[in-house]
Amino acid sequence: MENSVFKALAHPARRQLLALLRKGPRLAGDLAAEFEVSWPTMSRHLAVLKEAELITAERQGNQILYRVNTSVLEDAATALLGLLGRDNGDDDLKEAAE
Amino acid sequence: MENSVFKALAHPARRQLLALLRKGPRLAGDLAAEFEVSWPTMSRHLAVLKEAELITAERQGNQILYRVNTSVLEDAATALLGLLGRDNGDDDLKEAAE
DNA sequence: CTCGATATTAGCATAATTGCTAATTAGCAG
DNA sequence: CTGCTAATTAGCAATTATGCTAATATCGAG
Repeated sequence: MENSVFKALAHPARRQLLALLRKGPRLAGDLAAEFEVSWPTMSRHLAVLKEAELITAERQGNQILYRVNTSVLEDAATALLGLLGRDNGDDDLKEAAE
Repeated sequence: MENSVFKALAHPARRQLLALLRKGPRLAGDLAAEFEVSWPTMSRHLAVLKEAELITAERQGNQILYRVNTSVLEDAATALLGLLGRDNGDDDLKEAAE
């Protein structure tokens, strides 16, 4: 659902998490090490992002690899642009918004 | 702050409010009439949006006219696109963000 | 000033979020 | 199997968000 996406984006730590993952997939422990919060707290933030399908998880033996789900993030950005009356595309002025 | 913007966007009623305002400025009572929530509840949602500077308020005699603050909404959308690695600029991975 | 309409603020109850420590699961090595 | 590491889940306390009704402000008209 779209609502869970925006709710997931509401927390700064989770946006920061996405910013890190943007540069490439990373292990959960690796991510936790970058933040000051405790491991379980990080785990929960990851769970919220996963719930919103903003990220995906993949087991790699003992550890878990996370990566961004680009399309969902794109959809969110597009939704915001839609609130503006524009679209993700370029310049099109066919907005008969009345 | 950017955080308050995403927090404001986290509630579906507030996004819906923005969607209505996108089509043009509207009076508070006009907006309240469109929703099922009580008037004070609507007022609070408007206050949250105003706090995040996503909307502006202007007195018109007895009533209050609200309108979208386009630039702040644009900034939020841009921030999301930035999380994708492709914003208005181009793609580069040499972010020395460490 | 008083009245009626418009809108916000106060106060309260309920639900959701956040973040911690402790306990638990999952996988690998021996 | 036992031990070890990686990660999540359980349980708890504190904070914040949501939404209601009642009280309050603000404005225009009489």
